[in-house]
Amino acid sequence: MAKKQLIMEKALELFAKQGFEATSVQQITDHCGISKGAFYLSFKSKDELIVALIDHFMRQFTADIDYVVNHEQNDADLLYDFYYTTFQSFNKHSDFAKILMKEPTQSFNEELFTKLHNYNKSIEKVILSMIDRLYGEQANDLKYDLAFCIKGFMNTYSELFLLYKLPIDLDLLARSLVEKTDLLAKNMTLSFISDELIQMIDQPLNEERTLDQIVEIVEKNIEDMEDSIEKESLILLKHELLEPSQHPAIVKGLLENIRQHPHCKWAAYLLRRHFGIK
Amino acid sequence: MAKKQLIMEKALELFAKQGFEATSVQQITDHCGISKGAFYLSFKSKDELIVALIDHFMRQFTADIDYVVNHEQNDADLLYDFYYTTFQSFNKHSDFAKILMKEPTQSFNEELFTKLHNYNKSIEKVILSMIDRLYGEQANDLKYDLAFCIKGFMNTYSELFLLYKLPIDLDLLARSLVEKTDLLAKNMTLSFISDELIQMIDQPLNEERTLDQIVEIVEKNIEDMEDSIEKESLILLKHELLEPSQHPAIVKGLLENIRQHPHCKWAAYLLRRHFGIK
DNA sequence: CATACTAATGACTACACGGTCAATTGTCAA
DNA sequence: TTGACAATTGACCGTGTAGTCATTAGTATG
Repeated sequence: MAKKQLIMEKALELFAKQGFEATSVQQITDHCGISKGAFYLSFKSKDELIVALIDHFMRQFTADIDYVVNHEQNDADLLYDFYYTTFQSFNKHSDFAKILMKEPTQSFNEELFTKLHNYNKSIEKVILSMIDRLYGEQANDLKYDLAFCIKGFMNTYSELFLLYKLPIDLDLLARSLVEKTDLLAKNMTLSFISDELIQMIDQPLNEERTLDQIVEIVEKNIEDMEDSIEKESLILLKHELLEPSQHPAIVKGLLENIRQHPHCKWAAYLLRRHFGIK
Repeated sequence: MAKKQLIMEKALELFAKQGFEATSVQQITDHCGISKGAFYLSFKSKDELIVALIDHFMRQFTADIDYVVNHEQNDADLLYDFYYTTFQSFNKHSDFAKILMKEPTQSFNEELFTKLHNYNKSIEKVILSMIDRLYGEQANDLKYDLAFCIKGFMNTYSELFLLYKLPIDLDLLARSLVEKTDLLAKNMTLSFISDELIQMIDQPLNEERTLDQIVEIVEKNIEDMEDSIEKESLILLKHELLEPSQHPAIVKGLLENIRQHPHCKWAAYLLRRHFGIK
């Protein structure tokens, strides 16, 4: 298992520097100090590696901003926290963010394209729920436009420190984007993106998580973990999934236990949604 | 010469569908109904083909929007015409636009990266001149932010019809973006992107700084500063420039000391690059 | 120490790519 | 019809790739 981590870390560095296609398995294994055969003990193919990387980081990122949006009590700070967390995350995982920016979104296989599309949708969902909470009906017709603008800000401003390694004042960046977003939300009148348009985009790619899928993911997580409070919490949560019996407060506590564990963020996110707990 | 046109057209289709790396010369020539040898009569290499494509379309696009911005007499229509022309062009040359969106900006060679950067700069220049004409001093500090927002709108909204082939009401799109842009221009107060930041982006691509130049800049910085930890750090870093002797960890620490100092950002940036420290 | 088992290796295969060039075909003036 | 020249071909080359597997090294057990 540790081998898998090592490969993912080292491969990430190379992918960010040279791109996915341009990096050979040989280079990766050299960089890890292992043999080529060992690589194929951890991953069935090079494609499986890139999928694992994308899952790992996108889950973490989605879970992070979802948590922020659901746990910030003060409406006045919500947007700021969202932007701050987002860019902090981009900054921390800049190697991965670079890959996402640079790689030809669709020249991978179809499966990966849908996967990325779905993560994109999850993020959009978080953004939309934030918009709804802050501006409610006031911006109902305009919510998709607003979400698109927010995504546009995220994309364009992140280039600044991903392509060029510039020193960034995260606080100022977040504040300036809050202002922009707030201005648009409160004064826009013309909506371009309608419900219909969104439906046309989503149509072919609907996919809901079933209980079984969540259980499966949680179980996989449990296997990979060392004995700890977090592992115990996950096991208890798994039982709760199959046979709900505990008080919501207990469930919430268990979720809080695993929230910060890097490998549990995605599971925590799915569980939070499943149990309907903020 | 007609052969060259044919190859460019057919190759464009394949690149848009599969990406540049994933398309072989054999596939291109098959698609053209010519032999592989014939390809190399028109282009010295596959790289030369992609360069030709990028030049062809970027020149056209840059020239198009430049013309619109310079020839629209009526200020009231300027923004609208800009957006309308832009998206019309994206739509007309959607195959090429797709390539631009999808291709790993830097996994080509360095030459191509600079080339794209320069086209990007040309477009930014057009946008900035438009902002200047419409909002003049009113938005002077905010012009770069405004330009970034406009580029963000262009990127994000164009995805709608590049990735998903949706029918687009160009007129509504342009009008809605004009409203957004105008709102931001007239009400923003917080600027994130300063002249200094823009300089940092442009500098390293023009030419690599020599050691002497860096020393000179650092020395100027030291002179201008009052006695402080930051000044001491800078002095130590200057010695390190001339006679490398310290451990990387120490260098990194010194850089961290001056990172937040407003007048040191540029020097810190150059030093980070010089010492190869993230 | 011997045995059984797992983890790790790297030479190897099969293949696809960009690019070359001797050989072939097409063209047209004499 | 001939011959000189230009245009075009596609088999071929060197290189580098993803992925395999017989072999070896390492480790735990009786």
